Amino acid sequence: MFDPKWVRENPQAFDEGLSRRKLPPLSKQFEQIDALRRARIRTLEIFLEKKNKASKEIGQARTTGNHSALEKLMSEVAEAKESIARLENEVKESEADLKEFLAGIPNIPADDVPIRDDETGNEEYRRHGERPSLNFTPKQHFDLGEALGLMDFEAAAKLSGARFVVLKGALARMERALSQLFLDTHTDPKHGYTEVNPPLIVRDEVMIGTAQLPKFSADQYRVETEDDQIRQAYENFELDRNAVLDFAEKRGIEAARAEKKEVLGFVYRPNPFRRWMIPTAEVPLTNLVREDIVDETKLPMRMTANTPCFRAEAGAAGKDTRGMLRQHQFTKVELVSITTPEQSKDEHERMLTCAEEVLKKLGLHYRVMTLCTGDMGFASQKTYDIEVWMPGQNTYREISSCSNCGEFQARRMNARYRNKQGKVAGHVHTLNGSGVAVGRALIAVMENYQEADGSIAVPDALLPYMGGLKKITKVG
RNA sequence: GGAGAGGUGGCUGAGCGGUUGAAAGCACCGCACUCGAAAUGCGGCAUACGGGAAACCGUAUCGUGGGUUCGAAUCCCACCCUCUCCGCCA
Repeated sequence: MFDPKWVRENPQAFDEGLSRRKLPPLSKQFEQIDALRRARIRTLEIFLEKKNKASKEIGQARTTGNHSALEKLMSEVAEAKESIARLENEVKESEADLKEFLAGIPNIPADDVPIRDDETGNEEYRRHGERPSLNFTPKQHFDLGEALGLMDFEAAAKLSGARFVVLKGALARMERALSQLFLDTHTDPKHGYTEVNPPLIVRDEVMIGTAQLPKFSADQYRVETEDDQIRQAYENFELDRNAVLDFAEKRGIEAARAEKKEVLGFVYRPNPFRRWMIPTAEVPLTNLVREDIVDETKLPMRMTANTPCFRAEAGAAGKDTRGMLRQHQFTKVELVSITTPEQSKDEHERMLTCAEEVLKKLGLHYRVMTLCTGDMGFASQKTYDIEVWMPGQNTYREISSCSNCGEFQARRMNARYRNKQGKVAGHVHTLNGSGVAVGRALIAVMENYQEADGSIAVPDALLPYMGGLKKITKVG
């Protein structure tokens, strides 16, 4: 979310930043919305001042018993109040317009982000290790897993539909082992992240804070109790009927009918009852500082969590349908840092090396990509992806994504910090990164450590967590 | 789910329908005293928005949203949240 003041004062920088995202210039539109808003505020405040003054004088006239003045003042207030009611609505409308406008605009890329159209424009930043040389044709993880009898997509479909998986036995254990290894690595003083076990179900505002909402509601799972639904239906009925009537009055019944869909709330609208399943632990971890003023001495704050993540994967129809690469539910160890504006750049590099560390421990070959402007996420100003080598697929696959969001999310959350002088010094910077995706790490291990007979060797780093098991072989 | 209590500034905590943006204390900052420090004394110290080159002025904010009133932190209603007890529950 942008600072309106900044946009007002730097329209050209704003447009230039948007153009790097392949977006049209929006400063003109901003200027319009903002100017109207400010004009409305000004007129409203003139009337408010009038009312306040008169009210105060009424108090004085009462005590002095000046009845003629009293009556004049009363009528003055009554007059002002008429305008105030109308102007208040206008200001509210303008403020909502501005907020909606700004909430839909993505973060501006950092200066050193390559300006390209799509993922083919990403640039390699560095790489580690080499592709393993196998003297047989490597299989994909789902072939391996199904042959081992430890990965069951049919059972998962029976339970939950497509894009779910059931892991069993040594593979289930290996997933847990990976989580443990990652958490142990990041909570070690060397990395210094504090382990957190956050809620997996969160409110609207929290999803807005990290920018999953309002724009990406279709990618999220929402949860409601029956009670919630009843209350919501009731509220919607009241709200929407009024909204439709209001709309019809202003622009005619025909227009109201045509735009009924929007008016009736099929578009996103904040709702106090509804909750969302987290698509990543970034959401609860980052929002831990929402509406807070953090002491600078506590920064950087580093947090890690191992959680299931839930994604509707809307718009990914037909993409990566085989195997457990793209699931509605997966496990991920997440890293989140809260920093001062000065610290965030270094912290971003540091976070990346923390994520890389676990892949090094697993002996996996990977490359780090700097995402170009066309491939970056909505809230990010700079993102590194780590892509791990998958022999079975004969390609690199994203296993981690580390983003510096600057103050973009902090503004939405109103997360600020207090400097050493005790003054509120501004918004914090927020960073998040996978450290790393556990489900994908599992399939990377499977494909990289597979043997000719379809068994899978356990990487050294996982041995302590596997209860003595050195190799995963077919059951039964 | 039932019964009750409560949500006030960075924190603690007062608050009568009318100079209350809000007492007091703590914390913090400045000054004085001191060789220095502590202690003490004096002064300062909320945020956002709007206007202004600035000094400064205006407006809003006492959980949120409505309402009553000329005027609401104070009265009324709804909701959210926290706490205590009971019930249910992994």
